[in-house]
Amino acid sequence: MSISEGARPTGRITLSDIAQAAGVSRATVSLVLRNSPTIPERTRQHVLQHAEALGYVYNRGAASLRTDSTHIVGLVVHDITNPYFAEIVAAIQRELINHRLVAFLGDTRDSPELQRNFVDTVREYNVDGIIMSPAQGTDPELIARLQQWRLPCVLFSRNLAGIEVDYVGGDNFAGMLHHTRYLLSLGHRRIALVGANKMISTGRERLEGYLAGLREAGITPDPQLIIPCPPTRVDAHNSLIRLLQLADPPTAAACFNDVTAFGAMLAVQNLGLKIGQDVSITGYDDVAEAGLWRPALTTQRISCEDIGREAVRLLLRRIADRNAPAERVMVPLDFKVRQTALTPPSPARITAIREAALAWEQTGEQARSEDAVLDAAQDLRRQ
Amino acid sequence: MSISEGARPTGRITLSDIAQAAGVSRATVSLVLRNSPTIPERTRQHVLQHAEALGYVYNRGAASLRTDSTHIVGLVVHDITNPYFAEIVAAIQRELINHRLVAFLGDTRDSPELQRNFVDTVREYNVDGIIMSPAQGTDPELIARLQQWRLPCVLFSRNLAGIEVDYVGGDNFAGMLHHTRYLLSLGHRRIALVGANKMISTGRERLEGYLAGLREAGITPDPQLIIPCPPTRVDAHNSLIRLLQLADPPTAAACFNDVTAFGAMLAVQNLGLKIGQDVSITGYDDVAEAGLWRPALTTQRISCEDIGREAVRLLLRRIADRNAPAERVMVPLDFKVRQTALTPPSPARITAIREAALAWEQTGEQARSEDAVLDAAQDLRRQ
DNA sequence: AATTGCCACTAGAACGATCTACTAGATCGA
DNA sequence: TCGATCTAGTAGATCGTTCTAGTGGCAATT
Repeated sequence: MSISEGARPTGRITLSDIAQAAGVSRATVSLVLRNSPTIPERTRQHVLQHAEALGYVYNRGAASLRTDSTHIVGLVVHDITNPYFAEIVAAIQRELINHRLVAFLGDTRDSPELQRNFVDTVREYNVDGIIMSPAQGTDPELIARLQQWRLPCVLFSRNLAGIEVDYVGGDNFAGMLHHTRYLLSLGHRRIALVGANKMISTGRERLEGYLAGLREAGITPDPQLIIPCPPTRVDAHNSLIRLLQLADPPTAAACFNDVTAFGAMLAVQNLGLKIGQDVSITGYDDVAEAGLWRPALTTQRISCEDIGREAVRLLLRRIADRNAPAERVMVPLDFKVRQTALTPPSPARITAIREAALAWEQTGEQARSEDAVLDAAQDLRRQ
Repeated sequence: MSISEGARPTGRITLSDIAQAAGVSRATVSLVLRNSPTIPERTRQHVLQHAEALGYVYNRGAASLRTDSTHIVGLVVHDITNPYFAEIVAAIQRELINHRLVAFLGDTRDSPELQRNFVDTVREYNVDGIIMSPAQGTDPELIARLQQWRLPCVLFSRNLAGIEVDYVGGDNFAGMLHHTRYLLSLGHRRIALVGANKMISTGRERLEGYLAGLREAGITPDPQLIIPCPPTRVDAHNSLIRLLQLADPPTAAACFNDVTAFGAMLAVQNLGLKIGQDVSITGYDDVAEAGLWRPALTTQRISCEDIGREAVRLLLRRIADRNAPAERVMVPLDFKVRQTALTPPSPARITAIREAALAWEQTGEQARSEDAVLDAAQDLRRQ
């Protein structure tokens, strides 16, 4: 009997308390709680009863100090306010919980610096692994460091060049190639790409798909039609209007993603034109809004559930075997044909469309609408 | 010198390693790393140098075993795919990081059962506190249990009746009262409430605000105009059409939130009517889309930054003093007057509007549009 | 009767920090 | 010169688990 009998400072019930109450050793209690088959049913029930009665709560922190496995993973996202990525985060978290894992959430707002800080932080918590969509401009060296630390890491959606790493995403090349072919098959010849972004893999791959599509139709890509704007509604809105002002304007715009497509659709609407009839538009991602806008957006769906499931599978595989070769998983695409991509307008109509776009700069309309766009810009600064 | 010299099993660098390298004790290293003022600068630098050279990584798990504070908080959200709540989660996470805290994310999909499981899980990780928007139908007893466990907890956005608990949210009553007064001031007399939901505090409070607004104008609320539909686009869409078919249809719809308002706007558009001129609509939350739809949605903005900042402040306060009285913080609202709420249409026009709504059931339009709505329903099943 | 194997369980050392209670030595005032 | 005070640092217990290397006892086998 020790000196300060019963005067626990923290009040926490521990294995020792259960052991004492049940009249067995601490080790036995530990084995019971971990469902060890070496413990006979009678003892098991007896110990569990006492654990329950005392209101015992398992202390994973203490356990992982010993086992060196925390069952925590860092979930790093470049922008959780992007509806597509919010869906993926939800899917990943669901899948993690199914595997009795829990996630530290880090929204990096596309800042490599915040991302690095977050990674360093979760490392101090000794996470079992990291699942991330890398911030724009991420140095592959960050991943190299993770690998050097032997910290399992899986990328999703956005890939990173120059490094062997587990990855899950859609086939961006094939997806955009498909869109381009579709627009070409409808009769379009002047097809713009809105939201080309060489800073991220999705941007590069979709651009390549677009270029390949044009080339196989014998069309030389026109640099004027390839717009490297940030993937925000406002930028896409303004970019499309500028495109329609060109001497030889596009009749279709393949947009980097749905958000960009929404911006383009708003532009067409703001010019008093008809989406689809006057200007064809395609998106990418098939976020929830896409099917609801009128007209509904023709886009490329990638299942968030698939991404979540595969990301977790890859991580668990990597945790089990750190020396396995890197795996790159392509989840299947699903082309959603809706109403924003139709056959191109007549030459006469194209002239009228261009005039509407040019008028945008001059009419009083401008002030009011720019106001609206600025208002929007404020709302969207962080998208 | 012990028997198995240098053969560390885990490979992890610990305080002992640094101590040995720097020729000081483990305790000194610990004090250095925690910036204790008792350590002179010379020693400090010397120790830090060795820590750096060895590539030391602080082990928070081990530390919190001793200190009983993990710097982890559980962040429980009823639906992270709702853009408004995604924004709030992002804001909370930012604010937590500012305070050197890290968050376990749990998306409960409005299921009290998943919520309970998640809470039980994070408890095993000995989190310092919980920040949550409770799932629909949450038993206040869950919070009572948290309090009994002395686990700090802050609710946001959604309140819980019958329990004293820290809370931060907008003044839902005042906000909806304001909307109702505004619609009344424009001349509306038949105002519907789309998305009344008695299962959540926001639903009840906004309903009360609506009723109060009508009553102070001497109008008896018409139960036919109060639609208790789930806050999804599809449900709101269908509800509004049914409302417009009434013998004495509403001229305005105050919607539970922006998502609901978008559904209502789509309905008006699908009927070939003009949003604002034919049917006035207001939303609630001011999500990013709200300013971008055409016409832009008149709504009530609640700053996500404010909610995030206050939620974290309340939690830290509660951690510091578990016996402090519960605090309820109301963040200020910001009424965004845009273009979806205008003066009511003429009686003749109202008849035409009603006819358009009635025609919805009969025309071939129905098939195509119901198809679209079903498609939407699929997209949105989990919203 | 001795050996073997198995069952049910256990003592005590880890894991990597922190914290309490100390000490050795320098400095200072009387 | 002596005790008091201060500075700089330390030994060792501790947090709540898991894990290694056992133990004692019983039944079956040789």
